Amino acid sequence: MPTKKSASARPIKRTPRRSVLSDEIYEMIKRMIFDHEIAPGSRVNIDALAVQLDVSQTPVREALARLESDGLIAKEPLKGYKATDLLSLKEFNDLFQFRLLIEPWAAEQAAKLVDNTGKTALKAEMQSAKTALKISGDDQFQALTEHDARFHALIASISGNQSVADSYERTHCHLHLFRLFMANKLHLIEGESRAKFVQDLFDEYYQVGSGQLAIKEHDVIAKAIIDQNSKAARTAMHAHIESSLKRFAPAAQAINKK
Amino acid sequence: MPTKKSASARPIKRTPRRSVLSDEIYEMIKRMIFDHEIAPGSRVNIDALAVQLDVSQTPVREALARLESDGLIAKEPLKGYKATDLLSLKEFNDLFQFRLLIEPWAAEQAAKLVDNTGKTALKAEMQSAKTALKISGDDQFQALTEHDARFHALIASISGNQSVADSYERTHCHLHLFRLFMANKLHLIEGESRAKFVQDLFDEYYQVGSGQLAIKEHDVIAKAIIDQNSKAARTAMHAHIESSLKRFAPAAQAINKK
DNA sequence: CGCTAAGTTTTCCTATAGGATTTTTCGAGC
DNA sequence: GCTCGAAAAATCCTATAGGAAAACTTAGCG
Repeated sequence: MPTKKSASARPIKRTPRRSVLSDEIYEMIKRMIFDHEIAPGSRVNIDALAVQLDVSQTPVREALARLESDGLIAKEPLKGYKATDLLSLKEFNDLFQFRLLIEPWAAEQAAKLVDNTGKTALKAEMQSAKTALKISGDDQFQALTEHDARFHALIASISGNQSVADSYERTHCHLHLFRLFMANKLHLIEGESRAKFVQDLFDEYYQVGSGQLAIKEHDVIAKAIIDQNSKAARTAMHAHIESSLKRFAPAAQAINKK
Repeated sequence: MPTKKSASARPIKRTPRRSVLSDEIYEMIKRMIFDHEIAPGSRVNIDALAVQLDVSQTPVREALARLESDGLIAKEPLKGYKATDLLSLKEFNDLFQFRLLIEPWAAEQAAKLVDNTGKTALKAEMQSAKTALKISGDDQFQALTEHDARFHALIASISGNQSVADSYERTHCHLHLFRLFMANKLHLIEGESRAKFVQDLFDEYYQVGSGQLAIKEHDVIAKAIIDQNSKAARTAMHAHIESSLKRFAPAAQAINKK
């Protein structure tokens, strides 16, 4: 029988549940990692999390189990869960090397196999990127990051190879990049210098100021796929990933030397 | 109020728990999928599974959540879990194509980076393969399959790239192959013809009778890595995966046309 | 014969208690 | 003052029962 105490201690939110609760919790916790509400390396208390999210332990445990499979959280038996650390410079290099193995191939295949639906989707995605460039501030940060994630996932999907698409999805590389940026953002102290530093990193990565380099590279890839020029698509994707790694290197070094 | 029924229905085993229960349950359920105790496509009832394994629902739920991340089980919201179907011919081709993208590279890197520890491990693994060839019957089946899995994982690990090693591990390709063989085994009717058919498939794959082809290919790869001949390692791995796909094709077709 | 509606079953989620293990604290001895 | 060991506290892990919501089944009516 439920005690009065617990009922009153919990904020009475009781939402008209949209879908499966454990999935929502999974997304919520992922977002908390994303936003550094759960800091890299910090312990994750199941009880506290359950209370904070206003659910019982069961969905929290399920979510954590999945996040562990994703490599975003590590479980130490009988000690609890903890958020994984930020990727080290080596791990970032490994990750991008991995992407170099599969994404150029995926772009090539996409160019060979793309149909009208795929072409439409690609065009729409590039349109959303151009819209994102018009926004400013944190919203743009968010919008561009999400476009980036969708763009690469879309190409993996058009490639027609489910194994490739899945394995790309599971790298969570955009989550890692985002966490890195957020870390740089949060670990610096208040004031304008902080904001400026992050803005610089962000610009460095997306080159918003100097010609929207990343988006232009996306454009080249998208055009090659739409033209069904598979060789060009492969080359462009390869160049994009290498250029991408080079752009974010300063951010990775900044956090690694901390 | 607890019913007498559930208490008496459960065998009182209460083992002196070795490690974390949910991990054990995860492995157990994986094994049940492996062995077709949970047939491909069939529904998985959490309650029933908990009773059968003599644990409560909590660890079962965690295990299922992880298995879903692994792609071995699918969750249909508000309907329950079900084991995923066997891989179709296309999915197998996709999977092997994916392996072709990463494993030859991994072998090449392994040859470049291997140290004495790695060389020793490789030699030991090849020794275990030779031992396995001397066994006979179902045990050999088991032993060779496990050697195969360990061998490829070992090379991915020696490559030094964690992203690559992880993504290979998550393909669970040996589990898929094993399930395929088991399916062929179980879906045929009783008697000698069944056993013979499976044995043929098995021989076809590992070529035990005609010169242990798969193991010989492993040998070539292992030697190239130990010699630090990266080009040869890459080539040998590529050839091995293609040859592997070709060998198992009859089995995949047998089950797909069923 | 088709459609609506109530009842049944299934599944998800909650709540809480207690056993097991690790960490922390505190005191004794060197 | 420092190290080592035992008791205490915190935390994790497991067990179990039952309530709520959705899906499925079946029966009745048009």
